[in-house]
Amino acid sequence: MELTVGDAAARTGWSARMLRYLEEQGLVLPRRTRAGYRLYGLGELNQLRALRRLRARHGVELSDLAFAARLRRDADLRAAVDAWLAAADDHGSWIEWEQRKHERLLAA
Amino acid sequence: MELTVGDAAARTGWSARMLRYLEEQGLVLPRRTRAGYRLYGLGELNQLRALRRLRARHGVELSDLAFAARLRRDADLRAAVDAWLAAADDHGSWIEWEQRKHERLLAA
DNA sequence: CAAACCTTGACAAGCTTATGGTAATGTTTG
DNA sequence: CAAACATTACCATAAGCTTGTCAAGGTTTG
Repeated sequence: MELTVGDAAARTGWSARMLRYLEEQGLVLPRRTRAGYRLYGLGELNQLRALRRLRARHGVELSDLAFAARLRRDADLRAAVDAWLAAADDHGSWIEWEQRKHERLLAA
Repeated sequence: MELTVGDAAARTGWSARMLRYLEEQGLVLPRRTRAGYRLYGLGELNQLRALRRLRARHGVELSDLAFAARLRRDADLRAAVDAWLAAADDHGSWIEWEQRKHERLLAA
């Protein structure tokens, strides 16, 4: 039950082109047959469907997810980012800023 | 010891334009004088300098940081992203993929 | 009051992301 | 073997991000 790129595309709502792109971005990595054909198993199919939901429901961009992945592997980076955010939290009250952002959106 | 936007820019290596942009993105939020002038204190100045280091040393984009901030506040989103990444980790061996990416870069 | 700041809002250039297409070529299968 | 797939490598485009600049107007201060 391993699908080739076209079939995997058909069953997940992505295009074959995008499946190749997602691999290039390191987000969904199918194994390959000896001849080089991509093979998508159950795990990958679920990843692909979940990815669409993430985008649709939470407005997460592919680059965002790629960055989150990077954060998870690179402890050094994670520490730096966390430190920055902690300092920012400490400081600015983005709560009211968020309020204003909301108002800006309503005005549009 | 609170600086107006031009001075803060001069001392942090950003342009005044970018300081306004960073505020718009919710990354560095100065307080305001009654007349609406931005005021940057020590905390903000440090944030600004740290932000430049993050970009220079780790190649972090502003949008990446904005997303990380979003992750930190929105527990729902964080759970969704974490779940996705965990499944992905479980699965694909991005280690060798990372290897290939590296090779691609060397070839350029 | 005039110079030198600041404000917001808009337009624009250059770069990146996300996506589609095409071409040349290799693989699988009826 | 021929049809229907797949591969990589490009080129193209639309949308978004980053940054600069300009205009019309408000504020501060010598």
